[in-house]
Amino acid sequence: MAELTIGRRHVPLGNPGKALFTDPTTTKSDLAGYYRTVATVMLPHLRERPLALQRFPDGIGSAGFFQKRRPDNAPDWVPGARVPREGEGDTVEMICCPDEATLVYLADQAVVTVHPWLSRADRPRHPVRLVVDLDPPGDDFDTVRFAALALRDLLGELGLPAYPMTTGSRGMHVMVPLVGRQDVDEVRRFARGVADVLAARHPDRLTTEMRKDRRGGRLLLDVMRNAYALHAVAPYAPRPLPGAPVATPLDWDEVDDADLTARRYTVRSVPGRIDRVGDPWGRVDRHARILSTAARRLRSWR
DNA sequence: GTTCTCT
DNA sequence: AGAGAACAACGCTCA
DNA sequence: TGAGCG
Repeated sequence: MAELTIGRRHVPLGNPGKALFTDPTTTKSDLAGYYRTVATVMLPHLRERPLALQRFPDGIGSAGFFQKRRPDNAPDWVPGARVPREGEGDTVEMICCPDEATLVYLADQAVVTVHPWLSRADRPRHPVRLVVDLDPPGDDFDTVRFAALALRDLLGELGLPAYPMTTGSRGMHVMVPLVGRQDVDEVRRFARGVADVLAARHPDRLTTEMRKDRRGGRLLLDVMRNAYALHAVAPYAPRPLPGAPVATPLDWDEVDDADLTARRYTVRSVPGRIDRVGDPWGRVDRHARILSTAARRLRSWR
């Protein structure tokens, strides 16, 4: 049992040499080291937001699982946040991750991917992120880049900034930072409207049809995660795939590069990338928007 | 990864 | 004491 | 109500 000292916390790390990923082998200790290295750029995207944790205690070759509730056996310094369940009455306590020590605790729990809510725990019905997931059929990343650029342009017509990220699996996310004025139902309605307009502009390549057997080889513009208590993969989160690919925030000029892929950046390469270019999403919250003007403009088009 | 049950 | 099993999510849409 | 989906 290894133990890492982070500030005044002593965080245990069991089975530090256990391989969690293949190609190349990446151990629990490697994962903890990765989290420590990226903490500075990753934590601002997690702070205050309830987390769904995707855990793989036996490595990514075995079935993992989602964990949403804060377990009673978590160290008392790992913060929880009590949020209402959708529907009525009861609440659930979820984990929040405000600091590096908690990030290493998550590594010890074999958390490969963290999925933050799109809202903060103190205002759970008012998202501070709008996310469109670009989910291609197969591995057609040219269509992903096309959709991302087309979506950026459409959001620009609506007066909204947009930020791109590889997901580390097959597609990309395009994110709009929000101040939290609109509630979750308004945000979802707006996101659906934007996706419908974009799909209508490019009906041969894009669709909003959720069912796989009706997509007809088109890329899915998925806005379903803009709902209460749903979440999106965090910036800089590794994904449970060979090579330990990472969801990586980008600058828009990188989306023009025909060599870009969803799995371009990994646990091995992201620290060097951050040294070179910093965090392309480092200032997103300063550009948070209210949706009212954009929503009015969108309605006027339809 | 942790907890519980069965030998 | 050790092996093995159980357990660890959820909201929305369409049929 | 449940299967499908992410």
